[in-house]
Amino acid sequence: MPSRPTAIETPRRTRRKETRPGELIEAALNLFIEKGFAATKSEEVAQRAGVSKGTLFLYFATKEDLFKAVVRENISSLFPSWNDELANFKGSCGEMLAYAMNSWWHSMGKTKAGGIVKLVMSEAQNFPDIALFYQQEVITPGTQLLKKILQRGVDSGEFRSLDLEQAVFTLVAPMIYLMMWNNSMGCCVSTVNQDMKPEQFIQLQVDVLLNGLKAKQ
Amino acid sequence: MPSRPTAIETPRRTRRKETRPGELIEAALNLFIEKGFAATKSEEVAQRAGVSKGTLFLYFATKEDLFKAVVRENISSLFPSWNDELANFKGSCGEMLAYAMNSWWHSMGKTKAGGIVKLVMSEAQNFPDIALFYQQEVITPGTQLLKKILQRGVDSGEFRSLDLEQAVFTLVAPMIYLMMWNNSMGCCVSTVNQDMKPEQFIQLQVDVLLNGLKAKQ
Amino acid sequence: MPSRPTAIETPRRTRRKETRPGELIEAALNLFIEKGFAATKSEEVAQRAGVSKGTLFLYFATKEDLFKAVVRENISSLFPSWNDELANFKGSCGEMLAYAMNSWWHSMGKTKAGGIVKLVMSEAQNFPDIALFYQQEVITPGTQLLKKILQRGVDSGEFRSLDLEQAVFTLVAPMIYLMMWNNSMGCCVSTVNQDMKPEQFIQLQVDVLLNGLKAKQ
Amino acid sequence: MPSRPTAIETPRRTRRKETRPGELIEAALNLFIEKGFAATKSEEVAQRAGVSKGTLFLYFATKEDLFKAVVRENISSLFPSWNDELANFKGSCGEMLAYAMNSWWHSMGKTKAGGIVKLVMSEAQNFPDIALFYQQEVITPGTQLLKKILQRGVDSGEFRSLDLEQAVFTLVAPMIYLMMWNNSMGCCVSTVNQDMKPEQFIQLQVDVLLNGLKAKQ
DNA sequence: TATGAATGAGTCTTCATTCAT
DNA sequence: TATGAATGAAGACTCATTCAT
Repeated sequence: MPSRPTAIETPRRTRRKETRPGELIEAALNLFIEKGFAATKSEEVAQRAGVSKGTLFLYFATKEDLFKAVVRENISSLFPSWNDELANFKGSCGEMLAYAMNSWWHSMGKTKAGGIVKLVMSEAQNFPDIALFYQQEVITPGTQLLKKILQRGVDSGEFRSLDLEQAVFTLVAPMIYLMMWNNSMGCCVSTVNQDMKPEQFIQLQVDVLLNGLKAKQ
Repeated sequence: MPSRPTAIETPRRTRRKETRPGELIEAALNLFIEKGFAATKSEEVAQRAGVSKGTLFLYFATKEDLFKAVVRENISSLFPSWNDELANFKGSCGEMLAYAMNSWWHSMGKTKAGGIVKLVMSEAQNFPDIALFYQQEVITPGTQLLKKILQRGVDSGEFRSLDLEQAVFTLVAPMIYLMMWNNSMGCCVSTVNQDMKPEQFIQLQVDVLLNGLKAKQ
Repeated sequence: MPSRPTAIETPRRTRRKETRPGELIEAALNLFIEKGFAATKSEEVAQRAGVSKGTLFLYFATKEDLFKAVVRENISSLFPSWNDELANFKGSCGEMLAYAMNSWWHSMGKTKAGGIVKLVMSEAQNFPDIALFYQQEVITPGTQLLKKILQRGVDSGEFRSLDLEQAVFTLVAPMIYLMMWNNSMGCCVSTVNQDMKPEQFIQLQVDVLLNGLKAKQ
Repeated sequence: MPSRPTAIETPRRTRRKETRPGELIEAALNLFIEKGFAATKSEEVAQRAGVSKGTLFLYFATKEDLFKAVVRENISSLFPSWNDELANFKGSCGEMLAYAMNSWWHSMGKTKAGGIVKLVMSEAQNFPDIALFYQQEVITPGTQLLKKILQRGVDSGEFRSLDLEQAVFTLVAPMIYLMMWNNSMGCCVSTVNQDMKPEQFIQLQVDVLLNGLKAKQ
């Protein structure tokens, strides 16, 4: 009976197994975003999750599986309740667009979710099913949402007639670019000194999208 | 009499000091684009260049050096004629913008150079000096170029007054996005079936940038 | 039913964290002595320790680190009891010298430790920190020890007056030489047939050191 | 007829093939002494000899062969005309011994030859035929020489009766040690600060060998 | 002969994964 | 379940040696 502990025991190992995968995914998410898939060692992930290397593989058979879980888990959350907001929005379509883009930036663009998107785009070729999944979970519904906004604007005469399919890209591009930038070049802040001020950029972006660059005659 | 060789044999061990680096960079370029930096093994690169493992390291001390060479070789060449074209361009600034964007797409967006840009953005965090290099060689001069166009437009009254710094991003974003898309999700054509028609997209993009989405009253 | 195993199987993958480093050092010691540092491959070391290649690097980050560990482990232990023995020695200084030299031969000269000394002298140029370490751990304390003996002899009038610093070399030289010989030329016994009988040599050596070669008048 | 050289041509490639091996051996000698056999790259050798890598292998089929040549070439020179000097020496045997040891130090101990001896002792195990060769060319004749001196001393009554075979080692040991030291630990002068003054050491050594440590009663 | 580009077997080292405890 | 010691396939890089010129 070696070294009997005194009084109150610190409850190590108290976490339930149900929470483990989540903790591992959380840890992996952060590391993958920080360093990319290849450069992240599975041991690091375990460590950051406060778990041993072996435990990681108890929950995820492969590092790739872990990656997929990370992405899947976090992609689903990329669309909160936007559809509702859209349905109930009072105001012009221009306002709605402005609102959507700002909202997007605050609720995901500048959060970790942005890192996921970057991750997905970076690794898509090596993980076709992730690509497919992302397509289904994010791109398609996102596109639908934006199409609706645009369609409404066109129907009401606020917007001019458009090829919706293409126009959606026009809305998406600056958002994705903003987020890619922040998660790649933007990280090297010390060295790469580029004044990218997201909020201002979005402001201008909305303005240009709606009104164009040309001066009104 | 074992395995009698047929007709003309391709000679092993050809000496081609001058052309080797180019061939190796070409091979690396393709593989890096296909599979990413980490997933590409240096032996593969050598093989694809029709050379032995050792030869690769005769020309590039490190896989990382090879990567840098690939980036340098394929990126630095991107801003040669553009400055000239800009200086001599006859036409409105809107036309110039349209021309620039189309030109960009044809001369690099849809070429392998596009793949490099994707590569750089994907790996920037792990290669700070690549990021810096890219910043200096590509981003800064590119930004200058676009600023000039915009400034000219503003000066002539064709464009409205703008925060140039930010507006440049507005021009760049769709281009980068287009190229990122084509080199990540777009590759998984079989699975991800999204109708991205670059030329049309650019067309619309230019139109929207200039005129905005709003219907003219 | 392929190759039915006999009786008791030695279990692969035994967990012996405590004993591993020692076993690895032991294996490395022998191989380094046998073949030198450069000619010993790390996999061999692992093999001889009954362990896989990876395990070696679990305990020693570098082959060089392993080398250092080997030296440290086998050298630091060389000056434990000697200081005590010296302090408590009853007898003349001449006897003490004779005792010290014989003792040295038995406790390290002819053991594997002798091989290490040879190793250190052979590789010193390529491993400056090993040289420094050896200097601090072995040479300096050893020199101190011998100086004390000599000083005592000089003080008591048993020995004549001497430049101690230099005289120490005189005591050390034959010991080191003996050991170098045994671990280089001496190994090639089959070919190099030289009658080096260490015990006799030391005997004579002590005699000459004390009494000189000259006949007493 | 490209770029015709003017007037007097600088005679590159003038060295005759007869001198090549010597130059290569010279270069190799220095490098082997500096860095050891394993750590010396064959290209370095070629370079230092002012020759291309290929040329080296034109003269020596193997790096090992080169090593052997280096040692053989330089070992033969380890015994100049000492036998003559001995035969004609006027003076006591003690004086002769003193002379021999000082002479040894000046003519080879402190020269590159010392490096060769160190080299041989370090690599003997990996090159048995070198060991054999060294035994035949250096050790045996050297031993004979010293035996003669001692024998003469014993015969004349100047020295006491001795087991010559063993006594020779007594003479050799400090010499070899001195030279090993200078070519291993001694190199790390900056870090290993040990005051080894060869000339003084030899002086004392001779004195002790002849007269012993003991005070004369 | 001389060159130096090319080769590829060989080495160190890493790290995802396994498994005895 | 959890651990972390052990594994070994894999990969970057080296360098003695070859050979086309």
